[in-house]
Amino acid sequence: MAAAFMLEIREKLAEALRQGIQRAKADGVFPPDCEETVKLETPKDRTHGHFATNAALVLARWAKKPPRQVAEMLLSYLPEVGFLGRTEIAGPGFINFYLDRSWLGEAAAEVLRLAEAYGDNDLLRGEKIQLEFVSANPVGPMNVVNARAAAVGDSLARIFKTCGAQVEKEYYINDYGVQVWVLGRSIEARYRELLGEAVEFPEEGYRGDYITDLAQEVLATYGSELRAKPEEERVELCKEFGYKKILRSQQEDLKNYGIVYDVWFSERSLHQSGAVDKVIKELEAKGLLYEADGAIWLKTSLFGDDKDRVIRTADGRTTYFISDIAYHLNKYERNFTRVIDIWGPDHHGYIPRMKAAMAALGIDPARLEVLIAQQINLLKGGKPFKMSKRRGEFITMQDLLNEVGNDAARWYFLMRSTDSHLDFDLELAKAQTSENPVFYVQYAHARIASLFRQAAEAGVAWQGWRPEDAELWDDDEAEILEQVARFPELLITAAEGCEPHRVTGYLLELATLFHAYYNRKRFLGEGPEVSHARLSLAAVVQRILAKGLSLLGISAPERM
RNA sequence: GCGCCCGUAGCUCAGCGGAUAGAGCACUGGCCUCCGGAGCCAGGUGCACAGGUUCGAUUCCUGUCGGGCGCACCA
Repeated sequence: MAAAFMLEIREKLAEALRQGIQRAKADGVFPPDCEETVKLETPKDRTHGHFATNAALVLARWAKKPPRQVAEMLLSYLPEVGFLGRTEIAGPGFINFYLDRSWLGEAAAEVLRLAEAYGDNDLLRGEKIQLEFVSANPVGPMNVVNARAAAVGDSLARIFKTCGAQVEKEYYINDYGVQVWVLGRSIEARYRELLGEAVEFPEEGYRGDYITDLAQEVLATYGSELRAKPEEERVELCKEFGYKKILRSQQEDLKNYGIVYDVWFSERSLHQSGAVDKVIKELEAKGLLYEADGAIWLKTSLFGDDKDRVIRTADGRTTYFISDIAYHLNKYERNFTRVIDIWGPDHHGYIPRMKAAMAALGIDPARLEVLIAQQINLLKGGKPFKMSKRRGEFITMQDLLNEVGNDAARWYFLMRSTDSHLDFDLELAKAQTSENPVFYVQYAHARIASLFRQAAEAGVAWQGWRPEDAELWDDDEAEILEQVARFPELLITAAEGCEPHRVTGYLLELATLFHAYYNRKRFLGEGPEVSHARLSLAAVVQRILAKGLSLLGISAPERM
């Protein structure tokens, strides 16, 4: 695994800093017991160096001297570090470190050598992470929040993998319980309507047109003879037929969206395998169950939940909650080192309950990580896009994807932090102009591809990296390379915080830098050497754009 | 009432305890004999309020106010 060049330098510098402090301590500059956290960071502002440390600020109180004076002393104890050029003391006492020019060529060469592997790292090496997301009930079309969760889950999986983790994406199929039963009843009612009966539609039933479509299919498949069977049997058949059909359509939609799951896990299988009974017995044995009002309750309130929760209803049905407990227990039995669930906003109140259940089973609740994919406001041209109030009709995931396309949808879902509400403007997402960030970034990639086509036609074909390319670079190139070299660190930050939106923000910045550069410097017409040097830079940027976009599940087009 | 999320520029949002708080959109004015103008450049008296921790707080803690969501023997 290639550790990124910039990260290596950073590590060496951090080590030098530690050594410097140790030496200073040995000389009595700082008392031996001082243990402040010294940070080495990448400044936001490039005029603050390639790296900066707050060491002098932190150590000032121990040395009982002004920070800037401490900084000077610290510098005198600092060992030499490769690629490091000048240092400066700035602001209240920051020490800024600047790399000498030779780092540019090294950094560019590394990107071109590693290509798609650039940025890969070992942060999560050895981790086996399960990501469960979307898991929509198979009772109707998926919605826009499902689409958001899908984008986030898929992108996180990609980011985790690039950080060395083993990742499994899983979809939990709620093919058991009341919801699918209601689906069966709804279809059954429509079925009888189709046969000309005056039917009283179930009050809690699903009223979308797709139910009638499914009833049509039931009629076409099983004919009117089904009417003669007992009601229970009819509902059962409609349920099985309906949920399977809907599940298949959900699977198809997700596949078209580019989301590929490793595991489709059936809730029903937990009942069939006895896993649910087993966990009930386990909780019983721990004395955490009791009966009240005819139902069986789990004492989740002992573990931080507001109140106890029912796991078996008075009429003898097990609840979704107990299935979910068995499901999560199963996850931990599969030896994942981390289990991450992405839930919709309507489930956020469910977190304490689930964590309490984990604690009840002796599993550290901190090991259950839950991300909330927050709700979405659909807009059109800046105005609220009202979903149809007509019964059962709403904007589905597929409607949205048909409208704006996969790339734009993913970008918009990933450009904000997952747990913040999102305004999604359908018109803006579709716009093929610079107002639309996803096109702006993709355009940067396509523009570079176009440059190489132009260069080939002009007979100045790029021949891959040449060390002498860097000699023709100045600060314009350096600025871009600084952004490029920050990429590996960015991926680590994104992975640590489960924050794909950092990648979108980064790509937007990189694309902006490149477009500005493109306007300032000409790639062709200033001689073959200059062309080659600038094309090398373009190639570097293109690799990063492609890699970044791939981590978001967005295409990097050669032409647009 | 309890719990979770959120109050940052006109709007939508970034911002890992640090140095002059950023981006996109919108608005105004420039830039095409030129590699894709699907672009670039210039223009900004903004961290809800009050305490606390810290050398340093938009960031962490507490409280107040304001907004969203959730609190089923549904999932």
